[in-house]
Amino acid sequence: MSSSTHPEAPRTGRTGRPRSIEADTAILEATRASLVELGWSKLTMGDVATRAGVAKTTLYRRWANKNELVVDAVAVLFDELELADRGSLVADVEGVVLQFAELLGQPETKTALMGVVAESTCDEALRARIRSAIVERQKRLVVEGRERAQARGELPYEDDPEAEARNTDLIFDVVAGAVVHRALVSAQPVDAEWARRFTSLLVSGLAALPR
Amino acid sequence: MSSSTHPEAPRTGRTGRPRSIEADTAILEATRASLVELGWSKLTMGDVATRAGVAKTTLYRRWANKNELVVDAVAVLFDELELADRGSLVADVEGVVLQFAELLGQPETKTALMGVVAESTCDEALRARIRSAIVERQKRLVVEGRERAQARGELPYEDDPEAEARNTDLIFDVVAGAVVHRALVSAQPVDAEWARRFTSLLVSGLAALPR
DNA sequence: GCAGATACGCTACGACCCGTAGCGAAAGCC
DNA sequence: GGCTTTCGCTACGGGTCGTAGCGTATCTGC
Repeated sequence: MSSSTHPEAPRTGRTGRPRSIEADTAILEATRASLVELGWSKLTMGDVATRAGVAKTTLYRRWANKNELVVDAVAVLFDELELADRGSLVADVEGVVLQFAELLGQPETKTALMGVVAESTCDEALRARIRSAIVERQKRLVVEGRERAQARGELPYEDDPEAEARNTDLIFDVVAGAVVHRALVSAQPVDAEWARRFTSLLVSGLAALPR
Repeated sequence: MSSSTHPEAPRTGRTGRPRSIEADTAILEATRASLVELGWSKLTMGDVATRAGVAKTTLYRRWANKNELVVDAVAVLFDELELADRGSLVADVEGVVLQFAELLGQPETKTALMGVVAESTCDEALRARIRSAIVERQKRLVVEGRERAQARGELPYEDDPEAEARNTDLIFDVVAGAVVHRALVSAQPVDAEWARRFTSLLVSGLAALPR
């Protein structure tokens, strides 16, 4: 799966003038900048076009509406998350929690994430797009972390692959949900202290989970 | 703290024609209905006014903008959450998780919640309003649940009141965050099975937490 | 080269929504 | 009955949306 595919893809038959790659990147960058300054509701297509140094019509040739544009502009930010091997499950989880918190500290990320999720509640296509572009993509972190913990003997191996998938989903929702809620709804800092206590709660629960 | 106070309160000096209570309730109801049908971004003040059978100017006499109106329209929905005593900590948590999930299943709730949170990332006043109207208000559920569990001997008493408050915040973020993330971001059902597994994870972690 | 195809920037447009102002009428207090 | 405030209604300037049309620029196939 390459980085992010546009909804309004140009014809596969390659003839005529190709689309400007610089315009693509300029638009996505301008979208993030506009999100930071104006927020979700005040972001306009015209403003993005001006910032990108591009005609408004060029935007509409690539994205059908604001939601799709913003999803693409933000999805790439999540790809920088990485699960560095810190030697133990606890350290790995703390590390990714703090990384995720830092990502959510960036104004464009939090504004865009909540905005598109809000819109997705009335838009099935957008929901699917979010899932494939962000959610499913970042579950790799949970899978990787568990595999390492299993190799270290910190977590037991799971025979049933279906149960394993359910556990992956559960852990992902708990980690991502808690961090997002702490940072955006409760509006409290996700600092090292909080990460330590959250991780302690989670890992204790994981260790005690499979009976 | 009474249910929800309007930002544009009428003069305390009571003279002249009083505001119509029916208009108030009709507007809030119309706002929820409009959220269901149109979603956050397509909700317009004019549409709400029409649905409520009220002039648009009447809306602006009570609420300064869309965000404040929607917060008030939705905050009351969260007050119906209750922590029935089901006899054990596990049962209590499962119960409130399922209750919360049902609340988030209503379209107006999820749309409005995510929408106002998105806007609040660029609006400190709105953030404060959400915290006082929704977040702080629902922490009562965590406090109540823990007190019951302590009385039953399922959880230890905590001497340090500050540590207790931090734990309340942590648990609240984990529970609310996980349910919201599961329901709205992952877009998967929060059913009895998921509630059972989540609760198991949480309660195991809580039991093992204080050393 | 040259013709065909496509993308580009630009302008203009109707439609819609915003938030406010001004009006006469209605509904309470003194 | 007079004062005050709210009500519904209409109208308005300002802004955004998404589209259409034009001439120009760029790339491919012949």
